[in-house]
Amino acid sequence: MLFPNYLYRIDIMKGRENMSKVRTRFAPSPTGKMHVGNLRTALYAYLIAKHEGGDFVLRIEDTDQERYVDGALDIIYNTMKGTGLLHDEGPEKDGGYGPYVQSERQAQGIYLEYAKQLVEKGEAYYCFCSKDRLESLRTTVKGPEADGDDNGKEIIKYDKHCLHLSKEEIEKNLAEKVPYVIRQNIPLDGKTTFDDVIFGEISVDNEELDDMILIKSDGYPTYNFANVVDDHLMEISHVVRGNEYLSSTPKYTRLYQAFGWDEPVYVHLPLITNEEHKKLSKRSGHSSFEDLLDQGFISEAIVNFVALLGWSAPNNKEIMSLDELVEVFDYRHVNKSPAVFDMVKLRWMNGEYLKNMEEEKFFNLALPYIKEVISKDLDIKRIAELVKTRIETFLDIKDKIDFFEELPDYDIQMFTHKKMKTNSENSLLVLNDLLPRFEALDDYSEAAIEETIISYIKEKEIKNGQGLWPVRTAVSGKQSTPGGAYEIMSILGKEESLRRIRIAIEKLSF
RNA sequence: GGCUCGUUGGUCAAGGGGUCAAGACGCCGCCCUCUCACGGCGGAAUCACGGGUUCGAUUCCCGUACGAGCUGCCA
Repeated sequence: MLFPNYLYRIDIMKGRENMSKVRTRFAPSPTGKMHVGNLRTALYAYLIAKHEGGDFVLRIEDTDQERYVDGALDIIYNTMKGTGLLHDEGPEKDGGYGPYVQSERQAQGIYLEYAKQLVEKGEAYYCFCSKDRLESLRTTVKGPEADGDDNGKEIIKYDKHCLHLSKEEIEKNLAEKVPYVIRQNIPLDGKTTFDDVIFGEISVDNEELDDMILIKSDGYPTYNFANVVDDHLMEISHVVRGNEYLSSTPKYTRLYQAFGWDEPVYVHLPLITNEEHKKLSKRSGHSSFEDLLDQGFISEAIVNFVALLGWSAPNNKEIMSLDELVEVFDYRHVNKSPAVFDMVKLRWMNGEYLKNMEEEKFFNLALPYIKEVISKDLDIKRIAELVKTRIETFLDIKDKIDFFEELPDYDIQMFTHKKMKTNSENSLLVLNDLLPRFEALDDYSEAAIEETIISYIKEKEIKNGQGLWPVRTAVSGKQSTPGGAYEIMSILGKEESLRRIRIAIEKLSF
């Protein structure tokens, strides 16, 4: 060999990158919710394509009939739409590379045809081994003495038994319709090497590689095989996927070599973990895009946050729209190490989005959450304004505004505040003084209420806090509130404000 | 067990032989202020460990530890 294999391949890839259009794909399985790891994969695939003016393809990998979940397709489409990751080609958007659903491709016999090609080349073979025989191959590997998940792990290493079947035996079995699979034939010696943009060159002894199944006994291809065939047929230039595929990539490489096809550029993304540095699970509560929406996050913030898991912008900017991301994203600077999904920072980021959101939009989004708490006829718009800079997710709204609906049962200790230099006795005086003025007041606008209280404060020569703290506490029954005394009273209106102040006076007078 | 990958503050991260080792979240303090927020200012906190290579390693190499992924007729 004149050149090391990998040098030759890099050459080919460079040529590809320059000469043909960048095409990436997102290839989810319709098995349920949109995991945030998958979302990031989709995002990065989208960004890579769009940054280069290329195409982003959606392909549905439904080759596992048992795991298919009804409605999962809708989740995929809705997520793509909701996040703005719009595909150029997909099941409902033919770009000349269809069909884009693997079960439909399977029905056309595409995978079997290519598998048979490999069989003819001796790169794959029919396997008629029964489940029982496979079971007999199962061995238990010993873990360390200390307890670990590894302890007593069972693995099956296929022994290439069917590779040695004679032509007659194979014909006979096929004729008798003995169930079969088609396996990849991987040599027992040598090494397989591939390049990953992020992880660099990775090399594995062929002996470590299993003769993986290409076509299952139900006639469907396995993910691995369908993936390679489709990526090639759809002219995908950059394969973007999670780190968990890194160790099976050598098998893909062998497949490409067996076919004599050029390999795509591999971009393996680092894992996203939970706070315990473990793979995100359904129990983490933030494992899927849908869960996050349910938790009051908005999709722009989720997308923005997820983009920053494993990558950061050269100018250090953090809050970025999808368009800005497209502009500056560079997959060559993606991190190798796994990233913890930090809910706290997501909350912050979501809060930033809410604070900077246009009033009208915020109002519309917040409305259902406000209505959930407020049934009275209050100025909802004003409440929304007050709450806007004080929440991180929509779910925070409830606790902030529930006092508008109903005065909580509070302790008179609340009237004591040393920084405000006030206590229950002072408060009682203030409220007693102010009550008749509020009773006389008919205009409950914020300005009028302010005028009433401030003129009283000036008159008595007390500090602002000494006059305002008792009022705010009386009308809210809370330590902290969105907005101050004026805003709250104005929203509550005359009748309810007076009622609450009288209750406070009563409490304070025993 | 084997193979592969990873390791910069609590978290996300920049940097990549000579830096006071950016920035952000969170935390703490101060300012603003009728509360809480918002906003402004400041602070504490990091190169996993051990060996090399080098005049000099956070940066390069090798080990160790720890973590993760794979080891399915799942993807």
